[in-house]
Amino acid sequence: MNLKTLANHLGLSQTTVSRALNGYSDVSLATRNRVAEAAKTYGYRPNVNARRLATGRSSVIGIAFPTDMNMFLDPHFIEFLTGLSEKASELDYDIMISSSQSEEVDVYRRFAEKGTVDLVILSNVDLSEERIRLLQDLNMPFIVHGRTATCDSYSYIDIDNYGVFHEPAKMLLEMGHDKIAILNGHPNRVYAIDRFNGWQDALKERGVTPNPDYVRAGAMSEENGYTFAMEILQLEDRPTALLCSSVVMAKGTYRACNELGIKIGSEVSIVAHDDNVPLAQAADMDPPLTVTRSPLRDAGREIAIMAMNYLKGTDIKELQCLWHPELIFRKSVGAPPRSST
Amino acid sequence: MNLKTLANHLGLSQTTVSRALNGYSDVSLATRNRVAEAAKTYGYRPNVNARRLATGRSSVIGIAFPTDMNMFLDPHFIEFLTGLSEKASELDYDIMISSSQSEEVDVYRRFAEKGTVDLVILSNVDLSEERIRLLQDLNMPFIVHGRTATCDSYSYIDIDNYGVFHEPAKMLLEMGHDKIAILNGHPNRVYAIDRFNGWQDALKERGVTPNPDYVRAGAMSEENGYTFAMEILQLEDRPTALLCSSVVMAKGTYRACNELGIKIGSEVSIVAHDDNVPLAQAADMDPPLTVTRSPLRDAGREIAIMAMNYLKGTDIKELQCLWHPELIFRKSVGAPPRSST
DNA sequence: TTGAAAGCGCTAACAG
DNA sequence: CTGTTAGCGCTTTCAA
Repeated sequence: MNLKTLANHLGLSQTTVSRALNGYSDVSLATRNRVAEAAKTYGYRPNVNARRLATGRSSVIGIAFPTDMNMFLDPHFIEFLTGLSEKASELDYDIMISSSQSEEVDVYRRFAEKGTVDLVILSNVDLSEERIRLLQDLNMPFIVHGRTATCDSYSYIDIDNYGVFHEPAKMLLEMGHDKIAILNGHPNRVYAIDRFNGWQDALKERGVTPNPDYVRAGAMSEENGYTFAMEILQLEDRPTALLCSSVVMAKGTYRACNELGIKIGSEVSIVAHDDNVPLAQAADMDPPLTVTRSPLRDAGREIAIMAMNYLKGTDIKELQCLWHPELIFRKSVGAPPRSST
Repeated sequence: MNLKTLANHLGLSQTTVSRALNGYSDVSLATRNRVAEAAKTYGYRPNVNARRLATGRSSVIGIAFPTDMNMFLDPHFIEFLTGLSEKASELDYDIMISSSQSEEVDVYRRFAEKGTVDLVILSNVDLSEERIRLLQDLNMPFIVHGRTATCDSYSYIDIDNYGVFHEPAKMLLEMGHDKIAILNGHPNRVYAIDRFNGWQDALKERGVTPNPDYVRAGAMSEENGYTFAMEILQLEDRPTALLCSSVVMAKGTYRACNELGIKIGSEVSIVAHDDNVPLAQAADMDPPLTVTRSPLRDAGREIAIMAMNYLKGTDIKELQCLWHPELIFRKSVGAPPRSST
């Protein structure tokens, strides 16, 4: 069943039927209903490719599937992708993934040349602006998950990563902690740099000198959480509080604490950023983990909406979101142990 | 630059240029070369949507992105998807992912109705034939990663999962082990059932009665590997050998062994199936892990090729692959400890 | 070996 | 409010 035969059945022109179906205003309510009903009974589905050809739009969002070894296992990326994919379906957009064995920029170049996608999503931004510049040069619409220095010039969604470590650090300092360590994400990622600065500034604001021994960074895996915590908690002068970049990492630190017989919440306080990945539920941990919370899946969903608006012509300035995670206080945080004061 | 203007530049008809570019035989070598060169210098790219409309084919492969909580973190699925995506790019196919918050069958129904994909890939098959029947009813081409009882009727790629546990079990039995436990994958997945049968038969063939206490099944995570191993290795009558469904799981069993002070390779022998996921390298473990090996990424790549052939009209009977993993012997396996004979 | 012409199924000016 | 008329850019008979 195509437009033409549907129109014939109704005794209307293709145009009218098309407009009725696409919700244009200049169609009488009567015919609009008649058309809608007929479309349903005949099970009419517009041919996507014909529409794409006619409009020049594909309603497809592209995303590069990272081939970088460390990324593969990263539940955070998958969580984001899930939200994006869910919401995109609801909005009748499709998601196309692509990976190349070589450079990620090749993927964008291919997207642009082929013209199969209307817009691409950029994830995992680092300090280099290479991919962003390329997309701007190619004139390919894009939205960034994260930010770089030139974020004024494009649409993005990000969380206040500075605050992600600054807020809990401030809180811990006020509680009397002054030996605060951080287990950060990959050091060349912008979010990790922001978090580092948040931590550093919080200390400096209270006149505490940041201790470089208290800084670790790497992929946010359980394993790294464990390894980093084992190192840091066995330092001569061990910290009384730990800031983790993810709950997955925090699970590793819990394991380290248990192995070392260090009581969480009294002997050491732990705070993590919570992306709300399903298999790492902060509230179910023992003791329940204090977090700054901002679900990655929500970010994925939001970016799908932003993509739609971008393609509808909304101004870039209106498509720059900065979310502020909420601080959720739980039992993994307590006053610093006496011995350390 | 489109076909028309390119043809004008060359002083040829669109038809000839199109045929030259698509490698039809009835074009003189001279013009063929001339066209190829012009296309390159002008940077001509055929419009995908126009082609799709004209041919009725999209060259897009669809795959349902699992929303099931346990799947999210599963590095095995991602590894497979990576191979698929890589090879698809090379073959000039695109990969579309879709997820629904409700049922996975909805995704397939949407794919079929919309007509955006030529073929879908089915992963993680369980005993139910529901998805398969739906796709057959919808007349939507598909290839299965795995097999079900009715696998004669469709195209698939699978490994000999029966052998994955049967072979190493036989080997261990021949070495004198008779207390062999299995840490299996999710119990309703077909591959897990096949592996279970392989283990069971190997024992029975040697006159050993399978011990139900020696069977554990669940998601193939490090955590489960650890938990299951902790349980099984603290049994009154503990096994002398462990068969794991994945290297990720085996990492958990290694951790359990270390914690319990059990020497791997002498006090307990461990074998796992190796999908070759990047962050779980069996050869780098201590001691190096004995495995049955069959890279998931290769399966993904192969399925992309199969999809192409399917769409080119190759008969289903020619598109049924069964791979036999190789057994790689390493230090994690040794003779059973004396005390147990 | 090449070209003319007719679609593929939809959208969108433009008229009425 | 509805219809007429061109396309969108490619493939593919059919004729020459």
